Amino acid sequence: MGVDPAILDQALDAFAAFLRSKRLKATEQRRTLVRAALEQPGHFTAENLHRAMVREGERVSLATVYRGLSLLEEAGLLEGHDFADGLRRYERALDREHHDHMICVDCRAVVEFQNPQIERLQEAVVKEHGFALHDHSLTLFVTCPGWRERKACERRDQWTRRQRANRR
Amino acid sequence: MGVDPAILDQALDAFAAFLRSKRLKATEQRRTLVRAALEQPGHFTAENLHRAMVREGERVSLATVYRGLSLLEEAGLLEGHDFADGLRRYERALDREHHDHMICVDCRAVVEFQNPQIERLQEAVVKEHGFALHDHSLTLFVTCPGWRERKACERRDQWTRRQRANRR
DNA sequence: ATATCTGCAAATGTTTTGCACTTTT
DNA sequence: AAAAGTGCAAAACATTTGCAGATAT
Repeated sequence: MGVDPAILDQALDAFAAFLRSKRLKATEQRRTLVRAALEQPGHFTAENLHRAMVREGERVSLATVYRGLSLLEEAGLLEGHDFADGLRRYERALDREHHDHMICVDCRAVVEFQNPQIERLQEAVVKEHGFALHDHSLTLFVTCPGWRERKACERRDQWTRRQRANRR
Repeated sequence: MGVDPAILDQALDAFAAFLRSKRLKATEQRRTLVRAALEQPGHFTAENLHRAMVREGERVSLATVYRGLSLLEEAGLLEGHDFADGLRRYERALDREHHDHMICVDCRAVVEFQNPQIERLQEAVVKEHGFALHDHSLTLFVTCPGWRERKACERRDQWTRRQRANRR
């Protein structure tokens, strides 16, 4: 459990600079939030993060986590995604290359991929229309072989259980 | 005002067949919903549609519109999108070719585009990973020239007003 | 007759906010 | 001291649901 200390320092510094530039305050909760967010593996929601922090004994409210996540995203430390299930998800962005996502409609596994050709074509499309590309969101909804061939996928049970407990 | 009558008939028939196949009932509200949905220009939300129907004197509840939209999507008459602003949007799908979207982050204008090369590359990526492509969502967030050059865009006022009145 | 629908109001689940109190600057 | 942040509980928001009466098969 732990992030590369160099990355963490870089992140804390970058965030401190961001806060200074906006005349916002460097509070204990915000520093803690940076650390906790970087420790999250893969994609996480506000509640995931809050739970993880509470589990580790931090005293932060969910409201502060929400407010902090917006800030971390604005500062470029995190990237936010909308996977069309009603929950906003975040992932570390600082030391990671850009990528898009494939997500299995059955087991909800998320796989990252990069495709420079697609990126280039997106630029071309935008330019053709006289616009400027600001950002993009590409998600491929797929079915994984586990589910197709064996009607079984370890991840699915976990997911459907979560779905039932916490559906929208 | 008014859809091509041939398209409307085709849609009503297709929907009737869909309902029959699922042993669901062909109610007046559902038929009305098909007509109203096809009349909507571009992308619309559940509330847009409900308002339009009420304006035209129909007596439908918002709940029924929500239930109906799911059905229309399942039947393939409509396509649903998540443009990451917290509202689900729909558009006519029956007589329209597949396309993706470019949306201006300032004025919220939506422009459709098609790019067969991107589609092909998506297939390739998925195949490489041993998955099967089920569906995809590609949205390019752009800035339009109107806003960039003149800091003005007719559409923007409309949008920001809506934002304030109806924000999430 | 029976299964499904509808409208309504209430519930849901995520995210945001107002406010009184703390903490940074 | 002033400005901004925090936790809490309450609000906001889009969407879903339980139920009782209405409608389609």
